[in-house]
Amino acid sequence: MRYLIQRGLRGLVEIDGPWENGRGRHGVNRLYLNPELRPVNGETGESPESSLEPRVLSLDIETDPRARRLLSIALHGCGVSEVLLFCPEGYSCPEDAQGFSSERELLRAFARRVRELDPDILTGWSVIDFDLSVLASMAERFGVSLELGRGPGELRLRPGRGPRAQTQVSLPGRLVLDGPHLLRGAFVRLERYSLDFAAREILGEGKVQADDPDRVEDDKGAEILRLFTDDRRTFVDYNRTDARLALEILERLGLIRLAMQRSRLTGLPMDRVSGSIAAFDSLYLSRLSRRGVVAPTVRGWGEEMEEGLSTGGHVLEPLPGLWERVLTFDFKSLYPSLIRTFQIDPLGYLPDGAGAGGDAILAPNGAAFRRPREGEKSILPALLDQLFPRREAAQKAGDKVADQAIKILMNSFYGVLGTPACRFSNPALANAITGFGREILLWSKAWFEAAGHRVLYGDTDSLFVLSEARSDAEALDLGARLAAELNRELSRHVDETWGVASRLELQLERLYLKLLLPATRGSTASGGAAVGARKRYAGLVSREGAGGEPTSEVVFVGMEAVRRDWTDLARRVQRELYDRLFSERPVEDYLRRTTARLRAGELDRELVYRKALRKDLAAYTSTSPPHVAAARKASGTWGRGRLIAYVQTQAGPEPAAERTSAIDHEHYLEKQVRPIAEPVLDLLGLEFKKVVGDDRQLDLF
DNA sequence: TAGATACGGAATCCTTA
DNA sequence: AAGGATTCCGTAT
Repeated sequence: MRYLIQRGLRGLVEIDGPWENGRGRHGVNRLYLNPELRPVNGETGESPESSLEPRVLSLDIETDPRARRLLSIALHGCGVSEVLLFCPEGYSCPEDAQGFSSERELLRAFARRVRELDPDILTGWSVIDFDLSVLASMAERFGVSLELGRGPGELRLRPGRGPRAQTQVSLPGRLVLDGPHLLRGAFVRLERYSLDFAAREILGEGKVQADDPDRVEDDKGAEILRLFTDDRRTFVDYNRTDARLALEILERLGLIRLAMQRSRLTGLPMDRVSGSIAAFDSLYLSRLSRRGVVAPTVRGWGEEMEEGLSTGGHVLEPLPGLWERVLTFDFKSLYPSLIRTFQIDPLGYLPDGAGAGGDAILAPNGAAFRRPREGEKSILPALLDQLFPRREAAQKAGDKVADQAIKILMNSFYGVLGTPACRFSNPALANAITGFGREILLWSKAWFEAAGHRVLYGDTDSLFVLSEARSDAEALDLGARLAAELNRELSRHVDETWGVASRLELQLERLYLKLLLPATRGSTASGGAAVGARKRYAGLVSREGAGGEPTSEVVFVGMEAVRRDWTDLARRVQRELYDRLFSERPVEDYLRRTTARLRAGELDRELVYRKALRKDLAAYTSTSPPHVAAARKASGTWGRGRLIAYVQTQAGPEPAAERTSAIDHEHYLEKQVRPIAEPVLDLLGLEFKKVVGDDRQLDLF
């Protein structure tokens, strides 16, 4: 890595020098000895041609439930879609599969087939932690050498170290990219990362029946074994489909191209592009060495403990209530813009403060930064000066992949400066960024207010402004004018106060036809003035309908409807209630009916809680929250990160798939329906008890 | 083979009476 | 028994 960094080699290289014919041994055609290597193009790996298409092969294996017996291997990609099937004596082999009479033979054929198809990238769903891990241990057990690479050497797996603990795989001449890992690395957020769920969400295709996904997922192992013996045609289809779905998900989202783009941007190998610290190192160190400066080593987690206490984004106190025609504005890439504007940089940081240079740029937290001179900008701002225009060019050219790659990279800079795991981290720098952010947000809020507009809410880089316009068009027009005016005024303010050119840009984000800023749950009950809840709101926005005609849609942010730890019931009811609230349709009958159906057991399928265990089950020593109690009653092992699906019964929380007691319907009415309904009923001047017809029951006590 | 802090809300734990 | 404190999870930015 240091060799590449020092020479600015990122992702693609030009090779020059004498070569010999490698004779195709291990797939090698040319053998260079000590060639000259050059960056392909531009400082940041820019390259006009983007036609490189890697050969990608998706693989999926089927085993018995304990992963001791190998049943089949599906390969999809590189122009094929085939299934290698274990066909012991007495078992038939469907004509669209290739049968092998022993698992050993099947393994050998698999290795041969991978070498023949010669992919650049191997992929699959949990392909490292499951498929390749299982195959490696089987190969050892059967005494088969698993040579899948382009060079000599077997597949090697090492347990990952550190908190991520992802298994590390190395395969000479090929990359292994795991599907879910690519999804998370690209910040694609799903409620669950199972193949079936992801395929349904992303491709609209999947095997799972919508009504009982957990049961199907839990029983998958037994079902596979049944199909292997009883219905081998379906079995082969399943296996082939899974390999295909994994690849199609990545293709649909362009995740392989994204990893390639990020690799070319940062110089990291494609299987490491999600490492923010490594990316920062790669880009920063090469520029540092060009200035003849030696980088510090990493200090590690321990030594910074007391020093810390960093502050983050500033959140404004919301004005709770139901509002009409609210404009939202946000600063485009706020933190990168601040770094660029105020020259925030590890090398440009002046530890002795302004006294040292005299005309340093002074941040709100007291940190001072070197003022740029002719031809001598600080490293990080100069890097962003390249990235911003490149991103705009990508947007103009419709290159979404490059756009996203640059965005992810730019957004990672603030984070790495705030973690002691990065050698360049410094709380003074992180606090300079957030301090400037707070300053700019509050200045902008004051500007809107001075212009006669009410600011209802704001978070870090956004402001919610009441338009008081009489039509939507008028509101949007006002928003555009306000944004332009603020940007002009802000530039002047930044120049006058700090003597630098503003790179900040406020943009009109959207118009909420209606916006609900809810109160915190505690504040309405106590009778005093309601306190607005931060990071939670719901709004009605206008959307282009299918036929081009405008329709409206309710958007939820931070509320129960977008949280996976609330039941489907609560989330569905919240969507329905706000739909009715915003379109001024009544809610009482709907709530009454829902309550009756809940009590009658008609909604039992929607009562499953899903929550992750963020620690190993045994590590919960101080408390036993419901999801932990449920996991303790479940069979199987419960490691860190696994989701538990449970329901509340008369006997407490129980795993949804292994429930033994009756469902506690009153629990769901009180804990899922009521807290969802109450904020809406409050606005309408209604009471939950009366609406659902329960007020008489209280008289009994 | 380690980006960050701010926040809400539910449930349980713990202190105090 | 009451209620504040703590733990936990998932989210916003």
